[in-house]
Amino acid sequence: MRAGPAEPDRRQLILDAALAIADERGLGAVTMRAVAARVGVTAMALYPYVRSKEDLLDGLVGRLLTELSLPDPAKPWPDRLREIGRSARQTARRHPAVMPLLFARPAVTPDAVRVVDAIYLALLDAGVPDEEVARVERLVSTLVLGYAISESSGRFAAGDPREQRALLGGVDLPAHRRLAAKLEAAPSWEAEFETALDDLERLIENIADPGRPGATAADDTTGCAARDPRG
Amino acid sequence: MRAGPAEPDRRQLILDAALAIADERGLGAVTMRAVAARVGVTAMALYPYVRSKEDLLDGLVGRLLTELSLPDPAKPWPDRLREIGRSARQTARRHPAVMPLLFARPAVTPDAVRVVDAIYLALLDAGVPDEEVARVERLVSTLVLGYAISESSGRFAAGDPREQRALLGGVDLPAHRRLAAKLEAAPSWEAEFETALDDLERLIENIADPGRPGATAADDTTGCAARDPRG
DNA sequence: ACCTGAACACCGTTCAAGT
DNA sequence: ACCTGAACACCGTTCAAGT
Repeated sequence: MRAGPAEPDRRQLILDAALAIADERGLGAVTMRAVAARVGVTAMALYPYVRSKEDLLDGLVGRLLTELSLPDPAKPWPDRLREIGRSARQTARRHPAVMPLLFARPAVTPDAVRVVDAIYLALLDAGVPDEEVARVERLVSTLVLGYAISESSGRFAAGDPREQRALLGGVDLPAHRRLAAKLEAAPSWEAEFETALDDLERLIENIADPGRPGATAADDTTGCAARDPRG
Repeated sequence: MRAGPAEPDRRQLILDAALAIADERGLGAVTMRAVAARVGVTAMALYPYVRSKEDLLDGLVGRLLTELSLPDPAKPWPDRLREIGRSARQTARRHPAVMPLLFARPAVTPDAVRVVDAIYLALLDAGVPDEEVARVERLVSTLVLGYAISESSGRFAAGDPREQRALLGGVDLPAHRRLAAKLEAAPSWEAEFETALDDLERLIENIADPGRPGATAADDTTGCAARDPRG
């Protein structure tokens, strides 16, 4: 429906090829010529189905979004949010090269708003006030996507210890020094992701039902806001 | 020190030029030839100072990280965290094209660990247990960076309303329907960022001092306990 | 010691031509 | 209606040659 005469399936076929190349050899290898070759055709034969390379990449983002499985709305809201989060993480692990693109384009395509709506629903059921739902959705999706992308594209990766020591020769890092022992342990990203989901859930409960453990500065009637260290 | 004979300043000069081009015309315009032209030299004259284009982009990331101003460690930890967050957001607004690169490379360069250490320090002062500091730092940096990048590279941007309606013709979006009125308002990203920092602060307090359900006003009459490390 | 110019193997995209 | 082949204006990078 997006473009192309005759078969609209042809676009999907092209996107399949592009995704496979991205998974196997990285985003840099996704070339009009390479995709075309994989489909068994010349580069220019793609253009009826794909307006430009940018459009091809947008299509790839769409593919990732449709891969995201949405939870049954009958389930409790915390389960639904966790399912969406886990699904995003798995998608990131399957397609680490493409995932970062999700972070750069407006989340306004049908495939994207479908996910946003599912999160809105969960937040409404959690009791988040109507006027806060949109911002909390941005908080949730930013954290979940950010975590999934960071993990799968290597931001969390530790440097080679030897190289690391050489690199940081003269730098003074008091907290690193103090935490040295703890920083050696290689964490389980899966467990850490689950813990982040726990934190997120608690945060949402707090927004839905404020005036509980630790209130915001905004509704802090005691007048001892955190930023004001009474002398 | 990284490379290049004679003057090491020459590398900085090259990175200045590259950053200026990225700011003015986007990352796609950052070309060895374009950077060289701006420096007043041929493309191949860059190679003694910049191992490859990848190295050039790494250098750009380094520039962004050194632009991040680190807070005075004597200040209260919530202030320090907020300052780092705001500084990251401002950097993102100055250099939206380069910012996404921060999310794709391991945070192990000297420029990066310098920031990580500042966050570690703040978290330690907040009372986060030693074995949790690293994961909470990943939580904080992911959310702050994710927010800054999402805002500045347009992920949060709303679609053109007319086009939007056409695009979403047949899709059923129950939550969007219910929230229609609230979703029209264009939010202030600055205010939303500050609110996210509030949420983050509360989350950290909760991690530092957990297991106190309904203990708000009960055993903490000042409401300030978690925020006051001297307590 | 530093820079240039030509060259190589690529890009995305246009356009006329084929069937 | 769909695809091809040649061509254009670019890329990053290598290498011999200049001064």
